[in-house]
Amino acid sequence: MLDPKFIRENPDLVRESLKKRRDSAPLDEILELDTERRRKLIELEDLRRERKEVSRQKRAKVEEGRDLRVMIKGLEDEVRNIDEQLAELLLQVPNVPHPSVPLGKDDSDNVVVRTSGEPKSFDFTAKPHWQLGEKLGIIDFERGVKLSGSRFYVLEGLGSHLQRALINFMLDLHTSEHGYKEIYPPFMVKRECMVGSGNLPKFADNLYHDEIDDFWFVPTAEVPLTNLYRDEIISPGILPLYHVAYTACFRREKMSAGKDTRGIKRGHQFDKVELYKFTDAENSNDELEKMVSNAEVICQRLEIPHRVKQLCTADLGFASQKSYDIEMWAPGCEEWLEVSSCSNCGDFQARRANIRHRPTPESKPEFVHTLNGSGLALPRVLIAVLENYQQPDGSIVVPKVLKKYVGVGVIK
RNA sequence: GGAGGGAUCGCAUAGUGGUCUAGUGCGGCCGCCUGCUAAGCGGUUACCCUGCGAAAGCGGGGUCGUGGGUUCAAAUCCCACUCCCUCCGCCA
Repeated sequence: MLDPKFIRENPDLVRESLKKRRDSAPLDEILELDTERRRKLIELEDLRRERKEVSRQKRAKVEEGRDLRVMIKGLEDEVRNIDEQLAELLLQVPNVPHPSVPLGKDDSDNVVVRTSGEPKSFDFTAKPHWQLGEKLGIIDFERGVKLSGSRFYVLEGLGSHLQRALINFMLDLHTSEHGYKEIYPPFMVKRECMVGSGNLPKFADNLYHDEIDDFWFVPTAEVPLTNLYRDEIISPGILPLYHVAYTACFRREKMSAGKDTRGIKRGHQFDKVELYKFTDAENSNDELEKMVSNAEVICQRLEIPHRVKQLCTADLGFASQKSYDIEMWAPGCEEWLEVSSCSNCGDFQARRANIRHRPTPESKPEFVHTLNGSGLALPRVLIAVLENYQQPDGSIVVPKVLKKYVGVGVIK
């Protein structure tokens, strides 16, 4: 959420940023409501002050007090009404892109920042992972569908083992070499958490929801991690905080019906290792660069060709002010797979989730900056491993760094 | 799921309709005193919204788990909800 004061004082800047994002948030309505709210608030506070004075005189002015009560109640209802409308509208306004974000009309304007590793050339025709996986008996698509329907699959034997190896490899690397603290959060959270991270109310369509207890299934560990410090003021000297969490992720994928239905690229349930940082305002963009390279190290150690893209204004996520995607090359399906998206949300999520910190013991609380990035998303890394390490006979060489986790050198 | 208890200023507590503008202790911060430290003494100690102001600041309103209600007046009374604790049941 943007600061209402910021919107009030910089309406043109916000209008401009909406245009860059091709977003149609109701800015004018917000400005009008904000003005009306403050007008009524002044009136209301006046009346409340009067009530204080009147009631101080105890029983002397009962009649006057009675009138005041009615007027105050009426105004309170009006202000509450405006507050609710305003909050609803404010939650629809996306973050303002950082000045360093390239202007663009859609994802074709994203900018490749760097590419690393040469796409391997095969002296045979590289197969897509769904063929490799089925033939090796490590991915069972049919039974996945039998259990849960389309966009579900079952990993078996070394397939399942390979995924677990990847998870452990990533967690170990980020905790031991990059200084992240491992977190195991709940996979189901309360509604407030979804609002805090920016997923509700706007993106309810993409979430799974338990009606009886009002639990929401996390679409990414970003949701519980953001909310770890919800409604808290972090003491001086604690920031920056680096967290890494493995979770399953659940997404309805309603928006992309019919897209990427083949293989394990886009499922309703997938595993992900997520990086998350809480920083102060000064360092968040530097921290974003570091986070991207932390995630890239996974690609490097796995020795899989990859590239980093900076997202343009139109492709930026709702809560993000600056984002990079990391893509791995998959020679079988012949496409770049998005395995990570790293974003600096600035104080946007912190404001929604009310996460502040005190830079020094004397200072006023300030909103923290939050950053999130996949490090990395499992099924797509699994695809990249299978397709990059395949051999002519359809067997898979286990990447060097994973050998100690998998126990065997070749999956056949 | 059933029965009971609870939620107050960082922590611990006091407060059962008006002098609560929330007291006290501990902790924290600032100062004094003092070879040093401790003790002692004095002061200070949250957050949100809003008005004026370039700012420092000054003023107003709100916040005693949350949301409603009763009343001239609510931490205090009433209703609902949330969370925590104890016991019973169930359970990996």
